Amino acid sequence: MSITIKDVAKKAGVSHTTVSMVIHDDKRITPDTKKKVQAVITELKYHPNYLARGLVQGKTNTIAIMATYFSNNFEMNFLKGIEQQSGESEYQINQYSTRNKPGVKEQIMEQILYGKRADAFISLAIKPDKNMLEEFRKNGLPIILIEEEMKGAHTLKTDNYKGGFLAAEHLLKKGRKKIGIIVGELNGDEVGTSPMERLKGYQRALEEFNVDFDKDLVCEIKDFDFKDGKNSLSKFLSVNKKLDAVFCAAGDYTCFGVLEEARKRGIKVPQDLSVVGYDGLEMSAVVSPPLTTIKQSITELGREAFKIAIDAANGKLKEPKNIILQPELIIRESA
Amino acid sequence: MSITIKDVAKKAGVSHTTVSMVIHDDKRITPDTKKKVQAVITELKYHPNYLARGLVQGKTNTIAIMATYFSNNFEMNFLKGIEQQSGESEYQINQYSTRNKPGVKEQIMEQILYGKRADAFISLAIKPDKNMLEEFRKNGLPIILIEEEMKGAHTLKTDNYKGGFLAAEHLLKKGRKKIGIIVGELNGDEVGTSPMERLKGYQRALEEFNVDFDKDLVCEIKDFDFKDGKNSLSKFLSVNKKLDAVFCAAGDYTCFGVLEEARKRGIKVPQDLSVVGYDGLEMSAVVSPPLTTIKQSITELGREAFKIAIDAANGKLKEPKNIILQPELIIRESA
DNA sequence: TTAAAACTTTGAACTGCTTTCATCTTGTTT
DNA sequence: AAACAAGATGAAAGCAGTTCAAAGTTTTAA
Repeated sequence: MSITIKDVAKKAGVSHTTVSMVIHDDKRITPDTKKKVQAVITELKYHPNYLARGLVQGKTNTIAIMATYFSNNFEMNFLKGIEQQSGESEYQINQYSTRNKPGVKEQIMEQILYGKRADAFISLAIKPDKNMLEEFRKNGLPIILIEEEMKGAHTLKTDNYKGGFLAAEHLLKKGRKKIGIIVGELNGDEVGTSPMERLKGYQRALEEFNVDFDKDLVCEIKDFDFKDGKNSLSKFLSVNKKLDAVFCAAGDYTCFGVLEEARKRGIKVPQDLSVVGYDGLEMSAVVSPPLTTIKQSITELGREAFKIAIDAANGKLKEPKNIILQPELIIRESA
Repeated sequence: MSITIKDVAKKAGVSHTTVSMVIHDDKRITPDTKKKVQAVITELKYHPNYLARGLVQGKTNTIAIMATYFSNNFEMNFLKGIEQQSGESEYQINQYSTRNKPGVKEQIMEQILYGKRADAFISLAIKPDKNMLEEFRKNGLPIILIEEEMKGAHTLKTDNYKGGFLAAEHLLKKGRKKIGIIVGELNGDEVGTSPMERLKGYQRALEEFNVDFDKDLVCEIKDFDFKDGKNSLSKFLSVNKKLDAVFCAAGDYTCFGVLEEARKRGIKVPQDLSVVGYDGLEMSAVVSPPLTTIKQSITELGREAFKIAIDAANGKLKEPKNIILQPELIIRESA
C-alpha cells in the first residue's frame, strides 16, 4: 500500500540497495545518483518504515519514560524539558504510567527490556527493583533514574538537602523559630528520598541556629494537592499556637493551600506567618502574596535527562553519570 | 542476543509457528502443547519483539497524539484521560509537540503517516491541513480531532456554545448586565473555534435577556495565564466603570488572575463583581472565593478519544464519529 | 483393515529495510 | 590495447515475527 524503498528504486532506475545507501549518505554513491534518488524520494514522499529499520538495526530510536502519572506538575515540567530537547532529535518518546498499581512497574520494565521497545529507559521518581536493574545492565539497555539513586544507573537529581537547608535558613535568618515543615511521605527512615533529604536539610539549618527540632512541626502528606496544604496548616495550629513560619517542602501547589487557609483564618502572611514553598512554579510569582520559594528547574532536569539518554543509547557513556542540579532560593514577599 | 521465538521453539521442542500460535491463543493448539510452550515462555521470559510483529502485521500498536505543548492544563488533563483509558490496553502512546514552530505540524504528520508510526492519530486542538487529512484518509490512518471540526475526521469536542450560554445566563439571571467576557484569540471571524463559540453562546444569552452587546466588554487574550486575567480586568475597568460581572471564558487559570486583580483593587467578589470561570479545575473549588465555573471534563474527553482511537485503529468505525460533550455550570460563591 | 475425515503441527513465504560480498563499470596506467 | 585499480551497483542473507498451504497424525466410519 504505502511507498517502500523498492518503489523509489524502481522509479529512480537503481537498486533498492542504492537507495538505502543514499539515505545513509554512503560515500560510495556518486553525487549524480544521489541527487537523482533524492529527487524521487521527495517526489514520492518516501519515509522509511521505522519498524523495518529498527528490526534490522536492533534499534528503536525510542526513549521510554516511566512515571507514576504524567498528569502532575512535576512530570509535566519534566516532560517540557524532554520536549524542548527532543525537538531536534530523531528520537521518539514513549510514555508508560504505572498509576501506582502493584505489578505494573515490573510489567512495563519487562516489556520494554525483553520486547526491545526502547534504546534507553528513564524512570521518573520511581525506584526499580535491584534485579531488574541488573537485567537492564546485562542486556545493555541504559537506564536513567530521576530523583532516585542506585548504583550502576545514571542518576539525575536536584539537591534536596540543599533546598531544605536554604529554605529553613532563610526563615531562621528572619528570626522565625517555630517552623512547620510539610513534606511528602517519608516511608519510615528510608534515606535518599527527596522528602527525607529536604527534611534533613531543614534539620541541619535548625542545628546551625541552635533551634531544637520539634517532631510536631513535621507534617507528612500524600496527595500533594491544595487540600493537603490547608489541612497541614490546620494541623500545625491545633498543636502549636506559636507557629510563626511554614516551609512547604511538598511543593508550591500544596503551598497555595497553606496561603488560602491562612487567609481564611485571618492570619497575615508574612507578618504573622512566613511561608516558603518548593518548586518555583510560574504561578507562585503571581499569587497573593508572591511566594518565596525554592526553585528547582525540573524542566532542565528533563533536558539533561534526554541528553544523557541519547548519549547512553549510542554507547557514548561508559561510566554511570551522576548529575545533581542545585536549587535556588527565590525571595519574594511571603517570607 | 535476546530471546526470540525460535529459542522458545527449540527449547519446547516444537516449531516456531506453534509458539506463535500459542501466543495468539489459536484454538488449533492442544492444551498439552500450549501448556508446555507457555512454561518455556515464562521460564525464558520471552517477550515478542514488537518491531518484528508490527512489521509483519502492518500494525504499530501505537496511538500518536499531537499537540502544541503538552505542558498546559488542557493537554495535561486530556492526557490524564488517555492514561486512565490506556492503562488496560496493549497500546502505547506517542506524543508529538509542534511547539508552534512553522512546518513542524506537517513534518510530524508526514512522518507518522508515511513512516507508519501509529495506528491512529489524535490531534489535540490543532487543525490539520485539508490535503493532509485527505492523505490520511487515503492511507486508512484514522484521525481524531479534538476541539476542532473537519469533514471526514472523527471529532470530539465540548459544547462551547452551550458553555458560553450557561455562564452568561447565570450572570444575567442574577441581574448583572455589564458582563465583561475574556476569550482566547478569535482570529477575525473564523467560525467553529472554541473562543468564538463561547462568545456566541454569551451573545445569545444577552439577546434572550434583551441586553445589548457591547464590543468594549470583549477582551481577547493570548497566553491564557494569570497575567492575562489581571490585565483584562484592568482593561475593562479603564473603559467601563459600571462593570458588574466578568465571564472568563479563557479558563479558570486566567480567571484566578481576575480574582487577584479584584482583590488588589478592593473590589468585593461577588458583591461588587460576579465572576464566572471556565474549565472546572480542581483548584477552582478552593480559591477565594470558590469559583463559579463551567465545568468541562477534559479528562473525559481524553478517555473518549482513546476509545475512539482504538476502535478506529481496529477498523470498527466506518462512519466518522462526532461526539460533543456537554459542559456543566458549577455554582459556587464567586457568582 | 483401510479410506476418509478431522485435527495438529510445520515449512515456506512474506513484511521493509540494512549490510556484506561479489560483480560490473569505469578510468587510469603501462 | 591490455591490465589493473577503484568506485558503483546489485544479489542475497538476515532481522523476528505472522500466516497460509501442505504435511503429518489421529480418529472415525465403512
